[in-house]
Amino acid sequence: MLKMGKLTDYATVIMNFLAQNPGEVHAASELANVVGISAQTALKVLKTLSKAGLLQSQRGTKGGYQLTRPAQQISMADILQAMEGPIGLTECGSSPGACVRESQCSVKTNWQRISQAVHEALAKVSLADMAAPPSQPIYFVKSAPDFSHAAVSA
Amino acid sequence: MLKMGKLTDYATVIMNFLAQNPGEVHAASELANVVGISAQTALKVLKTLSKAGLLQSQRGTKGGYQLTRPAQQISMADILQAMEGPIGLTECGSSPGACVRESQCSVKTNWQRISQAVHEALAKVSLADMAAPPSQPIYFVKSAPDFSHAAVSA
DNA sequence: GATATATGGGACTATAATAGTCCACTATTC
DNA sequence: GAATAGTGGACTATTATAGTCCCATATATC
Repeated sequence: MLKMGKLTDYATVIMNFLAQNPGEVHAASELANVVGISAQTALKVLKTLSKAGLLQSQRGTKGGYQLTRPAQQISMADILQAMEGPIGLTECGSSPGACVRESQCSVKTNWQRISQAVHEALAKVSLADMAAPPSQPIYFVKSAPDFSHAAVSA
Repeated sequence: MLKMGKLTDYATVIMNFLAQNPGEVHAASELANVVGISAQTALKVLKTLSKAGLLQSQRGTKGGYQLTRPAQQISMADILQAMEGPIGLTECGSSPGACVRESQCSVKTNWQRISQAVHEALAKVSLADMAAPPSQPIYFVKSAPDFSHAAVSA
């Protein structure tokens, strides 16, 4: 499935919510309600995003979180990377030395390039894009993309 | 890390090997040696690839596996999909109905489109491309891609 | 300045997904 | 018909993830 973790999923929803309420500070418990998870779990996500520099935190009463920069300047790649580390489909793609057969592996370089392509696809989409309804194709504009089959029943 | 499973990794190496020896039938035990895994595990991968229609199997003595079609006609997306099911970064992207909050989720459609973009990035690369040394950028040709930082030390 | 509120950092545990192994069966070649 | 090699399914071990808990620190209000 090539799926990301649940926590990353929560992170995107939280970030999306904060993007829609710019300048406001929201407590972890409130954000937990938005996503529908426990405050503890939300906190875990928020700490990670905060450490990565995507969120600014304020402690004490009336504390909470807000985006460090405008939603236009935060990409999905930023969020994914913050939550799951460097993007790479294979070990050798993101952490050199992890694979014993690295030197004799003919596909390594190509995997790195594919990972790079995936990274760029994610980097192209900003938080602001996510919050807004889709108006234009994200990708492959010149090859007349067909997203019709992506519109699964809600 | 957004990484694929180990078995998928094995699968790509096996497919790559078979692509470099077209028309030949190779036994599971031999392929296991190529990858450096046990015959049992190789068999598991091979069964999956065979079921998905990417490999043709031959039973009995002198049996083994070979590609069902030319390497040019097999994409990385095919292999990934065979091993891990439909490509989708989120649950809602690949299996509608999995998420309770699906109807009220503002980011769903965009995730589906991102997943689609990732899928297309993988679909663009064929087995033949993987086997060959990289000569041209996979992606983003019009924005002068820079893969120099992808060339990590070996 | 005491108290309530809220984040920071880390460790721990439960759960789920994955990887790896095993067994009985079927097909094919010599 | 004996040896070889794939098929299908189930089982187990391992690993990664998700979720929870504890104590420390910061800040606003009374």
